[in-house]
Amino acid sequence: MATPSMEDYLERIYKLIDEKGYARVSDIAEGLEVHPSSVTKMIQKLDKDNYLIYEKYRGLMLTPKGKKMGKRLVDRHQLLENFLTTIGVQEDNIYKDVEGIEHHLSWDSITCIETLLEYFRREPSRMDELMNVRKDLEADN
Amino acid sequence: MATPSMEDYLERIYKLIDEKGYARVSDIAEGLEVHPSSVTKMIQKLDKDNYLIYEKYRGLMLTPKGKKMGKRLVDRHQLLENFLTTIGVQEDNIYKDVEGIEHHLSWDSITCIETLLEYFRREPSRMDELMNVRKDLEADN
DNA sequence: TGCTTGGTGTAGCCATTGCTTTATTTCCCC
DNA sequence: GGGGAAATAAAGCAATGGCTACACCAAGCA
Ligand SMILES: [Mn+2]
Ligand SMILES: [Mn+2]
Ligand SMILES: [Mn+2]
Ligand SMILES: [Mn+2]
Repeated sequence: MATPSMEDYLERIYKLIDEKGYARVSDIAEGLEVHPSSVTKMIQKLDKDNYLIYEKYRGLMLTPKGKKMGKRLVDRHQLLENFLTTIGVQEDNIYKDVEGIEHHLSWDSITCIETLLEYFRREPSRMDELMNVRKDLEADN
Repeated sequence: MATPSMEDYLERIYKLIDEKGYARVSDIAEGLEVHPSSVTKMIQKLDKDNYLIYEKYRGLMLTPKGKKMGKRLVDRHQLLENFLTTIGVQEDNIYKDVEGIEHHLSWDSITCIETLLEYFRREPSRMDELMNVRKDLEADN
């Protein structure tokens, strides 16, 4: 089982490869705001756990296992950002909150949140009603 | 700022005092499923940070700061359990998920989730509609 | 062809938070 | 009041995941 930190790295690596075709240590470090030496250490662990194949100074390649997990993680992150946006969380809180909670939700919960989003997508007026509730509660206090 | 672990302890301590009038090391340990020695260590840290006053072998008392924080943490936990229940997460996943995510949500997000719950509470038929969406999606796959 | 240099890797340190082991204190029952 | 079980405390160890300092590699320029 992957730790939260391992998930963050895998997610970032998958995204880099998806967007630029490769993932360098320095890009990973920048994205995660850690030092390059921390990246090297984690890459070695991900190699040991067969998420990727690592050749020092040569770069890395995701294994099938790593690709599959990476995609899942990226999708999960995106879903949670959409969720917080939908219920009205301020833009500047969203990324940090998602970075934290994404590692702690069962796939059952993820599915239920997906359903909830679909619920609002199908009938956008429902979001207006949600905003009305919000205004009511704000008026109360 | 309190770490996730510190929050878990404070939450448990507040709840024990609320329910039984006092919080013993062994009760805290049982609730959090950690060893009593871990509890002692954490209590000493919480004392150092002025969340409580600790006298060894004599017990502990929450400071005003500790009480205020404790109540907030307990309420937050309850809110998140209600949220997951409402959107249809299985009972046996809820506690673990909440234990994980509760430490990683801004108060902005908490407020928005509160609003969402109020939205469903005001018009319970909305939950039925949510369940219909769920059935649709399940039928799809 | 070498030398420079930016990127990468290694080693060793630290903080956090749990554990086990061992010592001490308290409290209840005789 | 004393003995012993339960509770509590302290000390030392381990895993994780950061950091700094320093060493190493290799692509590209002189
Ligand atoms: Mn994350
Ligand atoms: Mn993420
Ligand atoms: Mn928790
Ligand atoms: Mn909790």
